[in-house]
Order: sequence, then C-alpha cells, then structure tokens
Amino acid sequence: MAGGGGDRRSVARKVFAIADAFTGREELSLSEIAGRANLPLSTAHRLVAEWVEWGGLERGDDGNYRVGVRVWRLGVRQPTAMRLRRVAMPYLEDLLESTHEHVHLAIRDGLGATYLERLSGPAAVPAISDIGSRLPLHATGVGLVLLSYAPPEVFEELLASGPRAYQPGTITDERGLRRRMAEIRSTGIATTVEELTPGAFSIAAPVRDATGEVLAAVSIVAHVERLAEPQISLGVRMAARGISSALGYRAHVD
Amino acid sequence: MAGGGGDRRSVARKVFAIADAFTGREELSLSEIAGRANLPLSTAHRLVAEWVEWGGLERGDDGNYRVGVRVWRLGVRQPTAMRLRRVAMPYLEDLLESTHEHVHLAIRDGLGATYLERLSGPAAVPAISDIGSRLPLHATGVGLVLLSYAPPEVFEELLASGPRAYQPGTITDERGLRRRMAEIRSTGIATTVEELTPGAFSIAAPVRDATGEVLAAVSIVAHVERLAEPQISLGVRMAARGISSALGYRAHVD
DNA sequence: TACCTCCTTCCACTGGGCGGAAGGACTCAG
DNA sequence: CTGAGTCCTTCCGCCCAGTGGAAGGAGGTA
Repeated sequence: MAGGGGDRRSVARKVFAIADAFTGREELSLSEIAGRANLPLSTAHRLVAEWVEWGGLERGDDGNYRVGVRVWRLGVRQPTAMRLRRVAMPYLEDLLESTHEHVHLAIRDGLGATYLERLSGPAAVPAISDIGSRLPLHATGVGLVLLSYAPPEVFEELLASGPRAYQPGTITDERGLRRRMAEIRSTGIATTVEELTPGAFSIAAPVRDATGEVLAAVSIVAHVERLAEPQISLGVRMAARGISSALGYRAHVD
Repeated sequence: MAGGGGDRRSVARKVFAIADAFTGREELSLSEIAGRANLPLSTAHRLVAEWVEWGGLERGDDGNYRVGVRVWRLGVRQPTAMRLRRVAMPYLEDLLESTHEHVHLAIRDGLGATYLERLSGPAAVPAISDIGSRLPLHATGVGLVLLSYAPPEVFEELLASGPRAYQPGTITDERGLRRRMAEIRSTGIATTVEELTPGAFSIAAPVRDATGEVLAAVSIVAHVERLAEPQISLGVRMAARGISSALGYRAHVD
C-alpha cells in the first residue's frame, strides 16, 4: 500500500509551501494548509508539527495555526527592510504631513512590489496595501518604478507570467509597458490613474543607494480629484531624493 | 560513494537549522552556515540554494547570504507582535517622554524574552537589547515577569537548562528564583539590579489581555543612580496597565 | 444513534536526500 | 608563473527517512 513515490518536490520546498500558505491569511487549519500547499494531510501534519516545534508556526487555543514569533524575529532584522525603513521614515512623515494622503515605501520582491512602510492620513481612498503586502509591478506606481529600473530579465518574466488587467486602464501589453518604462526612466517619475483601484491615482519616484542603484520607490496614492496638484508630484520627488541622499547617493557623480 | 546513513535530523530540521544560523549575524558565508548548522558543506549548499530560490535567504554581491525579504514579509504580520506593538506604542512613547530612559516591550519566546519594541532616550546605560533580540528570562526584568506568570513547565525547563549567572548578583538557584517569582506575582512588579549589565537596573510590569493572561511585559532600564526615584516604577506600572486596558483587560473581573 | 468533518497515528515501500570526494574559482605569497 | 590555501560547486551510488493511503480518534450536529 501507499508509501514511496510521492510528489517530486523536495522536502524543503514542501516546508516553504507551508509558509506560503499563510500569504494573505492570518490563521489556517491543518486541512487548509494542506489544501493550499498541495500536500496530503498526513504529510502536512508532520511538517507543520516540525514548524511548530521550531517556533515558526504557533498553534492557537482553537487548534488553528498562525505564523510564529520566531519568524518575526528572524525577519525583523532583515538588513534591507530595516535600513531602508529607518532612513526613510522622517521623509515619509514629512510627505504625509504636507499632503495628508497615503504614503508608501516599497521594494521589488520577485514580480511584486512589497510594501515596507505605509503612512496614512484621513484619506478618502480605500487603501489596499498594508505593510508586508505585495502588489503587482505593472499596475502600481511603485511597481512601475521598480520594474523600470530592474534588470531586463525581470520584465521578460513579468511578460511570461501574463500580467493581469485589474482595471480597463491597466496596461499589460509589451509595447505599452516598454514605452511607459522608457518614459519613467527619462522623467524619473511614474503616474498611474485608476489602474488598480477606481478613483485613485498614484505618483511614484525611485530611491537610489550610494552606488546609484534603484532599490526602492516612494509613492502617494490619492483621489483622482487631486491629480492636477503639482505639489504632490513635487513632494514625492523631494522625498525620494531626500532618502536617496541619506543613503549616500550623490546625483551627477560618475 | 558515501551516501546513505547521514545525520538523524529530518530535512525540515536542517532547513530550520540554517535559519537559526543567522541568529545574531546579519551575513554569513556558506561555510559559516554549514558550520553553525552542523551540516556538511554539500548538504548546506543544496538546502541554502532552496532557501534562496524561495526568497527566504538572499545572496549579496559578495557571495554571502543574508535573511531575505520573504521572511520579513511573512513575519511582519505575525499577529501577536503586530497587535501588541500597535496597541502599546503610545503608552511606550509616553513612558519614554516622562522618564527619558530605555523603554522595552517583550514577550516570552521559549526560554527567552524577545524584545518587540525598544524606545531610547539619550540614556547613559549601554543598551544590549534591540528589537528582535532575545535575552534570558531569569536575568532581565521583563524576563522575570514573563517567567513568573508562565506555565510551571517553563520554569522546570529553565532550571534544567542550567541558567547562567551573568553577573555576581544574578540569581540562578531554584529557591531564590521561586521566592522572587512569588514576590513578583504578589506585587505585580519586578526589579533587577545589575543582574545582566553592571551599572544598570530595570523595573518591569506585566501586560494582560482580555482573558487576564500575561502576554507581555514592559520595562525601563536605567542607571542605578535613579533606582530610588518612585516615578519610574510608577510610570512602568501605569504603562503596563494602560496597555492591558487597551487590550481589553478589566482588573477585578471574574 | 448515525453521520459528518477534521485531526492524529500507523506502517511498508522506495526514490530523494545524503555527503565524501573531486574539480573549479579565486586569492595570495614567493 | 607556480604552488598552496580557501572556499564554493558538482557528481554519484547507496540506503534510510520520508511518504501517503488508510484506519482510528475526537468533537460536533441532527
């Protein structure tokens, strides 16, 4: 009976698949984990028990599992995230104060933009990004900025993955995206209008480190009403420049 | 040749051992990882490659490995840490403002106290705790509070693990620790004097949730000179009570 | 009681993981 | 340039750890 054979994934991949099952979910039952990770119940049971023993997952009183403190501890010192957030915070706070809109700081993470920080005023636009969430590169301001300065193979991969059109206005074709990326590289700023959320626009700018590499993006998301206000794009630009400069970037240096 | 046999650990444990190798280190080479995780180089190589593929580890330009953004993303939403920090922050800020000393928020994590938050004024005492760091239960204020309210088996495990004496004043024997824990439970406050760091003392108090369970501790660490000032212990008490009450705890309720 | 869902444990088969060793890549000293 | 040293990467055949279907709980509902 049974035994042997099994699926082709390595054990390590199965272990990670369990972690991935928690994407977008705070709490999962064993069978939900097994389902999301595509594992037989007994295999999931054993591996989840190892996660719990290590402390990477915790079991609540209700028997459900959630991400454990060990993972938080391991990740909270992640060098990129830690350094960027610390350096950027004052600039993001200034930007919030001067615009009273959602302010974001994001880095590229594979084919997504991961939000390192979000500050929000009493804005009218519903926010879909939260710290730690991941949104598509081609349909967000920060995403487009990060995509524009990423190595070319990232763009190839994105095309191969079949970018989704979230709204009628979302650009998903190669030609359109290439044109847009060139424009962003030449102007140093990205504007999206109702491409992910109806009624919202975003303005984003790149953050560079001392070597000149773009390692993050800053954006503001606000109601389309305010699209014409020049101080918003100016503010984003200034914040991105301020952070870059705090990271050691000097414009016009070889 | 070779092959077979090998060490008794499951693959999952080896995967986690690699993560643990990064405790207290930001960056490691492959051979350092192999050494710290007690794995043959070839095994470490394969498993580290799987970590990198998943995104839990990242490889820098220098070839060294560091914790990846994926881990940060997974952990940053850890329910306990996220909720506690958000709720506690204003109280911790008040405490910092009124005392100008190191303010800590910590939870128990196995036999250690993990620091969820630390705010620091221009204090004279060198701080050894940073966010995400883990210090011993029996030699810190927050640790003693967490230990005092933890299930009895935690204390048994601590004794079995052979608690280390960091300073001449550190209490490590069962009798002394039991007496101390009883005192903390009856007064609701813990004081340590030069038990981990010479010249420093700490005052800590428990934070409770709506069910009355102690799930965190707040402390102040300052120079022994200020030991006698009553407003410090009062401030810690008030902060802990404020956070507890924000979490839904109502004192003197059945 | 019968039925359901979800969790936990069991066990015999077998292919994925194992790790020593060989081969590169790179640095440094002479 | 040569040789020694360090560290990383790849190779390959052996064998036991991992596998997963199934059976057995636990708990809830009708």
